[in-house]
Amino acid sequence: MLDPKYVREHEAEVRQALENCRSKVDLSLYLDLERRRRDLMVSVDKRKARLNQASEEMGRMKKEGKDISQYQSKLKELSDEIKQMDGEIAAVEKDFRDVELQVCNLPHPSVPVGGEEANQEVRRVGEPKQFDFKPKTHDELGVGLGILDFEKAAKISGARFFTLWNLGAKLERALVNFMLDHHASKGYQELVVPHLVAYESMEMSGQFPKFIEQAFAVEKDNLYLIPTAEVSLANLHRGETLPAGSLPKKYAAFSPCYRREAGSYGKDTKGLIRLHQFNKVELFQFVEPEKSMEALEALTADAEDILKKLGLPYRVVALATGDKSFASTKTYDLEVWLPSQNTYREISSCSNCTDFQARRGGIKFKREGGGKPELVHTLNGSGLAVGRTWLAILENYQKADGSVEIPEVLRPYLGGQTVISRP
RNA sequence: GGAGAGAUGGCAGAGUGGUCGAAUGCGUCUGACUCGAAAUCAGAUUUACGCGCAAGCGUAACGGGGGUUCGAAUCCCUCUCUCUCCGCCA
Repeated sequence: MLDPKYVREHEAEVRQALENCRSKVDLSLYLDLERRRRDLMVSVDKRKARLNQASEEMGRMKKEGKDISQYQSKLKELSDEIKQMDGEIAAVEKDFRDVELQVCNLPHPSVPVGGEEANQEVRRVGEPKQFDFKPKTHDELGVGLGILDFEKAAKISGARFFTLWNLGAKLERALVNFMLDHHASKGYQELVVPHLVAYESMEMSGQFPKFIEQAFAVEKDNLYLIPTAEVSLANLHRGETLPAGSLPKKYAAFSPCYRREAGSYGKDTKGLIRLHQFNKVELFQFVEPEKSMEALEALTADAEDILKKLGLPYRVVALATGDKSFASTKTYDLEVWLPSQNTYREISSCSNCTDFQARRGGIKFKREGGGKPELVHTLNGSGLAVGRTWLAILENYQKADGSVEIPEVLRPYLGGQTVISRP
């Protein structure tokens, strides 16, 4: 959500920004509704002031034992008029909010303008390994090693689910522990958070109403499955004013993520790339506004550390205005090298959401020297998507015989195991 | 799932229809006293929105929503959450 006052006063700039973001929102409608809301408020407030004054007067008269019945019908009229106008305001406010919730965050000036094709590679780290054999895909490897099975999952749940077995399952668990331990060392507090959340939580983080079709819903209980732990972490301080000195707050949480992937039926049908349920370690920060851009660099670096330590080649991409996420002012994607696809694939997305989520959720903080509470800035990033890390390890560490070497940093988490091979 | 109790400002805690945005205490801030501090005294101390160049003014908010009334923190309905007891349960 944007500051309506800012939008009103910077119409041209906002219009351009929304166009750059491929937003279909009708800004004129937004401004018109905002104007009408204020006009109505001014006139109803005047009437309320009159009514309040009169009611006070009535109280005084009654105390003095005077008869007030003659005024009551007159005031009843005024009161009814106010009620009717309040109804109108509520209707306009609802319309305004419906539009307002469709407006994405404005992109930072440093964000390249354009669609996906305008995404900018910022840096590459690590050299893709040259194989002297044709590298297999991770599902060939995983299924071959007996540590990955989709057929069982299909029987249990349907398409886009998976099962991991033995060292495959242990590798997943090792990755989660390794990631969380690393982030703890960087000052993140570790949390376990709800996976089923209320509508308001999804709305606050920016998922709803725009992406409601992408969420699994437990309709009977009015709950939604989180598509990322970002949702729960973002809502941790909803409606709070954080005391001076409490920022930055850095949180890390492991959770499964549930996504309907509606409309992606043809895409990534094989393997672990695109699933209805996958595991992820999520990073989240609440920071002071002037520090959020710098925090985005730091948070991205924290996620990159995992890839570096695992020895996985990757690149960092600054997403263009039309490709960045809805709530974000700037997003870096981390893309890991996949030999079987001979390309880089997204494994993490790190965003600065500025005050966009904070405004929706009413999350403020106080500064040391006093002063009015201000909205915080929020950031989130995957650190990392565990399933995609799992598959990247299989592909990048595979050997000609179909076995997979275990990256050094993970061995302590796997009882010293150095390789996954056919039993 | 059943029975009951409760939700008020940063915290504690009054307030059951009429100058209540809300007593009092604590906390916090400012000033006085002091070499300084403590203690004491005086004052201040919510937020959002709107109008205004500004000083300021207006409106709203006592868990959320709705209702009764000229007027609601106070009465009625409803939802949510918290607590206690019973049942069930990993």
